[in-house]
Amino acid sequence: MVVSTMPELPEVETVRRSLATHIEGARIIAVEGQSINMRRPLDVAMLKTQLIGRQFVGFFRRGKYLMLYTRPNGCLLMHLGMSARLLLVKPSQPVEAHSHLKLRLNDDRELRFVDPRRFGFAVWLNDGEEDHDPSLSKLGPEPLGNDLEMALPPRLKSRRASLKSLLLNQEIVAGVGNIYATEALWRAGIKPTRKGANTSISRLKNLATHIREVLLEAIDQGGTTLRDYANLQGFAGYFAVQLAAYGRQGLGCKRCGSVLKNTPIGGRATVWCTNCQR
DNA sequence: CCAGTATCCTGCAGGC
DNA sequence: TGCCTGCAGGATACTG
Repeated sequence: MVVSTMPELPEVETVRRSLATHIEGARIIAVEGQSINMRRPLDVAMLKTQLIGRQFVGFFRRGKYLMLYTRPNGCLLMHLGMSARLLLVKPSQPVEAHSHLKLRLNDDRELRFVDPRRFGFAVWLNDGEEDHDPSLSKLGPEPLGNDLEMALPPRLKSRRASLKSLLLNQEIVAGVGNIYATEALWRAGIKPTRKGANTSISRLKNLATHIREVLLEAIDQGGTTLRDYANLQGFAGYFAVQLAAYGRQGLGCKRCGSVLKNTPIGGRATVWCTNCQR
């Protein structure tokens, strides 16, 4: 069984829920893998020492980070980077390429961390270390709460960078990636190159609303599935959020009909409508 | 401090 | 068919 697809906040949240459904209470009886360099080094010896014998008891998400809590107390902190998947399979199932970490569970299943590009990571945190972890400690506010309209505008208004690059900055708001930044700006009718400082507070509040809504819609739909990655895993059932901008360069704007343009910002594809995003 | 660029890595699609 | 280039949902070290 596949428990994950791909990683912006909605996809990570979908993984979190799937883990909670399928492995809560499971005990880790073996850990396999090879220590390699990932975004943070994968230390299999350390993970063996810490994880074997522990039981999964809770699953949290902060931005795009996943936290798998255990008893005795501790936490496996993971990030899926650009290309990581978590698979929950029978141990006898053939091992996929780039399966860097395998956690054997006490019920004839195995959780596999598969990441071809190695931009993700999995590290052990002792009880309480979350607060000081370099990946977690600088994250901006969570975007799903009803207070985002209060929290986000001042953090954007004080900056001279483009709103598109500001939204991708996890210190400003946690969990927004290239797809949903693109979609939220389209929904809000704001041009991605507009600078934070040059945007009115009321427009920034509106942007905050659209960020929350597009993320919640995507979570509701089980995370946007791109390309046919999930299909390859036999998961044809997912359906994507109706993307209005991302990936639609050259096609007509769903609001005004103008041809959508792609203007790379910071090397990232940025699709927008030159007519109705101002 | 801030903004913008380079970099890590593999896989895949498209052009020739 | 095969080779080459560019691009991909991210985060961060570095430069100016």
